[in-house]
Amino acid sequence: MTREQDPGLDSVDRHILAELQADGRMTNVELARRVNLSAPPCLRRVRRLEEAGIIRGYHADIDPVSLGWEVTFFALVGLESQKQAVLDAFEALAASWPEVRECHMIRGGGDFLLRLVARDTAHENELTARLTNAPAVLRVQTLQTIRTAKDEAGVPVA
Amino acid sequence: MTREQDPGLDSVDRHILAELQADGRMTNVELARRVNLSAPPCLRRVRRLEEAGIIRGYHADIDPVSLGWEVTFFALVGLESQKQAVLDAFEALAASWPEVRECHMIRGGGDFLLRLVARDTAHENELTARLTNAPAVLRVQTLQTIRTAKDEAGVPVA
DNA sequence: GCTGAAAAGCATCGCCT
DNA sequence: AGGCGATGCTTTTCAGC
Repeated sequence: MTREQDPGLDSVDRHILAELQADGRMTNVELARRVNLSAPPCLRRVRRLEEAGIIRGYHADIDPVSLGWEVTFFALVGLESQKQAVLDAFEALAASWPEVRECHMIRGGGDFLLRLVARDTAHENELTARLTNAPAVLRVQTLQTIRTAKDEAGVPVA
Repeated sequence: MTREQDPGLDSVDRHILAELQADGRMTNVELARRVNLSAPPCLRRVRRLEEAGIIRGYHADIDPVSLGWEVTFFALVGLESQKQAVLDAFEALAASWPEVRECHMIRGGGDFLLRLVARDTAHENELTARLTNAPAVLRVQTLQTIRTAKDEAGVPVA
């Protein structure tokens, strides 16, 4: 299902998206008030945005530390081959680990950028070692986050 | 406000967190049904999790391409100094750009990992050039995402 | 800390503009 | 397309266990 730049996104739709990106649990009545609409057309627009796949879902944003995930880090992983089967196998492996939260293939061939969480430094080391020893992995560079200056969910709705 | 591993997080709380992480717009009665509680105590638990800062918010997950953000990329930026003032200035600059969605300081000194969105490749090049020419920037390595195998909001709630 | 009832507020539908 | 009014749920509070 390809969508591309829907032209049918007017300024009210963008306003709705901005509000729901900022507070996804807002009631429809409150949302309608903010975008200067009455509740029924507002709800119809939200449903349309959901059905079009523009709104992909709603998620609570949970503090990792509260759940015992003290360390967040990135890993830049280089594979020894760019064969599709090798790339697919690495992706499948990475996706199967709950500690891997994101797995992005990087342009240039055979590299992946992962975002991971770990319970502590020992766990982080263990995960790094597991990555290093995974099939077809040539090198692993860990990028440990020590401070996050900005972490905005989503995209600018300008 | 430090919280660390709240011991006061029982299995029902974790179940609530997992459900709201998966669907942040679920009604409270549906949530209560899923965690085998009646609505009022379920709502009290949610409020407590919000007030404790364990639930930091709720966000609609919006498809970037639908809003015209065709390119998502990361940038690994190296600065020529590790002085606090230089780091702070770079962070403030990065945080002020709407296209910069995340800005993480990396352990090891003077490096930042950014996540950015761009309207197209030309815009990406322009952003990269702006980074390269920013004060104190020594080098910029762009990591362009060509495929995302996994992109889970948040953390494992195991 | 839970349950159950009750009041207020919300989502959602059909119809009208 | 947006608004209005009606209906059935949901949310939220408050007693009582």
